[in-house]
Amino acid sequence: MEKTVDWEQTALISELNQGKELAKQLLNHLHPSSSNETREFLVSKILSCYEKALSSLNWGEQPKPMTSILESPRSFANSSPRSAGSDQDSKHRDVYKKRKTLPRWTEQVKVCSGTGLEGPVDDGYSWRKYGQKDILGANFPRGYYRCTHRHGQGCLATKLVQRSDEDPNILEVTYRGRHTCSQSSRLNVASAPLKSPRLTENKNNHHHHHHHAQQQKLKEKPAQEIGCNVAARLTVKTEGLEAREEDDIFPSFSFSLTPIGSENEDAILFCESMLENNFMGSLSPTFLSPATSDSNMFPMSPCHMNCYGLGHNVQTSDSDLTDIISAPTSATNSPILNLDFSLDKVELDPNYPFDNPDFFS
DNA sequence: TATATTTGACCGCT
DNA sequence: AGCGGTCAAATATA
Repeated sequence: MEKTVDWEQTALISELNQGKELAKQLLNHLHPSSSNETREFLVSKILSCYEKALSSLNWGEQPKPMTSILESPRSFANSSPRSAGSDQDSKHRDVYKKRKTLPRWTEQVKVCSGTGLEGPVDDGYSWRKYGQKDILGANFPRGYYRCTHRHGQGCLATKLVQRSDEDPNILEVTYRGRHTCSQSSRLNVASAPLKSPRLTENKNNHHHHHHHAQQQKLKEKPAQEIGCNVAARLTVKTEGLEAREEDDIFPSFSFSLTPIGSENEDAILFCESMLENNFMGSLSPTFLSPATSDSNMFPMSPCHMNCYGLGHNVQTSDSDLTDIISAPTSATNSPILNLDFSLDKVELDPNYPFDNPDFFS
């Protein structure tokens, strides 16, 4: 456990430094000749860095969930099949219990419609699909993804992607667990050339059963081939918080995202202002997300940012998350007030282009 | 050949 | 018992 804490501290410093460097880079891109995509990408990365840093700080203060969860998922601690001994069975049980406590939140990602949509894009992390299931009452199957570095780094982050019944253009992506592989993978994303789109969720459309005929139409082109540039809206709200009463301190709020393109100056100003005013303090931890939310903030590529109209609906739920929000000791958290502030700011002024998003995929 | 996806089976939880 | 989530062998892809 202590090791985990040390790691967190190192990660915190690393993230803060990275954020600082990125902010500098952003400054260099503020002149008109620089591309919007570049700026947006930088903004996204900066947000992600700070978000990560904040998460580290919070988790470190509260030695709870994540640290204990980080170990031994059933498949890599023991290579033998699950049918093994009772010792293992109990371990599996523990794993299930722990997983239950993993931070979890859902985003509703609206993909471009029009010519056929495509799936969500990469969120900066590499995911590997490990299952697909038809869910009772849902018209579309749910895809299960886990971090590619599950074995190599023991990263337990997973996500499930489900196409909305009402609007096939919306994908509900539920993240669970925090990326512990972040350092390397995220740095790669930041420094290396953007990878080509992976569209993993897209494949989610492959049907499992024939009655999912409509799904066929849903898979296809990479979004970047579609020149859509739509308004996006992000809604963050809490989900049924089963565990605790404190949960209701979670307010609901939403971000209205405007089309990328014309208001870049505003975007830059917004960004600068955020940086100057310690934007981490003004963004809701809920939004920034407690643990793994890096994924939310990471742009896959400028192109995607332009192409995806993100109808975002982030739903956080989970007691761990609540811990963070309600932590009285955290200097960075005065979540409620700050949250309201950001809320107003964003909601009342639709011109606040919080475009970034990479809200990925 | 290595890596990723598909898909039926399995498991724990409710 | 049934459901959601996961595993892992088979298969596909790079």
